[in-house]
Amino acid sequence: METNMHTGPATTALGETEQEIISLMAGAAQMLGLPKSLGEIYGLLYVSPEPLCMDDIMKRLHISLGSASQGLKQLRIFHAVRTVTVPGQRRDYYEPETELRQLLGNALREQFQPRLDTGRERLERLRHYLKDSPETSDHLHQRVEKLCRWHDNASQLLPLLSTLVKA
Amino acid sequence: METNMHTGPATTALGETEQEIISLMAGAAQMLGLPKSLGEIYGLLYVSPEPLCMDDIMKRLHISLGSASQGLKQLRIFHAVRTVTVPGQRRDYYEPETELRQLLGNALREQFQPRLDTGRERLERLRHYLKDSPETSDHLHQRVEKLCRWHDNASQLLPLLSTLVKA
DNA sequence: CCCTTACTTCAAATATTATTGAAATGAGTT
DNA sequence: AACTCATTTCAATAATATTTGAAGTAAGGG
Repeated sequence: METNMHTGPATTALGETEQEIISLMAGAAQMLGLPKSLGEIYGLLYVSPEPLCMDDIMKRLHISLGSASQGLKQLRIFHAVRTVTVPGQRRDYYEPETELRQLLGNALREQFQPRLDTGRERLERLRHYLKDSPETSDHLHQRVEKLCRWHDNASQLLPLLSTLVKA
Repeated sequence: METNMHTGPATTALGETEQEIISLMAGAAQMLGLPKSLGEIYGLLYVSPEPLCMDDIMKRLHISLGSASQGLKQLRIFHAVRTVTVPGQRRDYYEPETELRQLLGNALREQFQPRLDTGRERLERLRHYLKDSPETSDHLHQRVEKLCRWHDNASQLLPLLSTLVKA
């Protein structure tokens, strides 16, 4: 029976170019407020010519089992990686989603939409509460109204953004 | 001579509505990867019917002198607050920028543009380096090209976004 | 000039977040 | 069912980021 060892590019050390791309991805992740390691994992998958398993990721990035697992979990939630099954192999292999429009659309949906939704609820409640609160100052009323308009604008922006990137 | 005490709304305790708005702003700040206290300071200025000075901010938000100073510094960098001088008063007073289009435009310019710029430099260097590197795999070449296209798209998106919010 | 007040800076303390590794879980295989 | 290997989870640890308060700087007023 064949051994468990991996052959091919997955075992060769990372070249300068690969490292630079991984570092760029890590930076991009931090720019979006995500953990650096997320970006690194994504970057490694991005430069790899073939899908990698968790073990590859741990070894080549020098991160722990737990980090690799949790990082991949997050990336799956964002749909930034896909799980692929290699015939005759028990492990899961991962490959990156490389379409910017997909990545951006998913990120907006998963990361921003939920927060906007809870924001909406809180604003609604506030508005309702203020309805029969004549003692509240005009100024405050106006600011709440303005906030609601902010929220509406922001809410419209997300789907618009998705559309734009697709065009 | 008049005492240094502040009169009017700046000395009354924060009401429920004010607190809720401040909390919403804190959440929004965190959504954008900014410190919570930044959002709170902005929120306090947002609900205040008149400009506030650092001392007001410290006392009403229960934060230290240093935090107030640094928070305001950041907010000034983002152009999210303006300094106003009150005649006959030595202190600086602050009022919020409440136009979403301004806020968003400034944030994009101050927060994202610089990072995109350094990203561009690194990508250019990478591309140049790969030019006379025939030993680099086709796959890697393609990925670098794709990254450059990502970057171009992202770069075009920022000014587009500013335009959109204004419309 | 010196004093006072307003603000800034920065090193230390605190709080928050990410990472680790070991134990629990799940999923095939014999 | 018991065994093995792959993955997940989670409490402890490590790393980061934020907050504080005291010392330093600046600037107006006497």
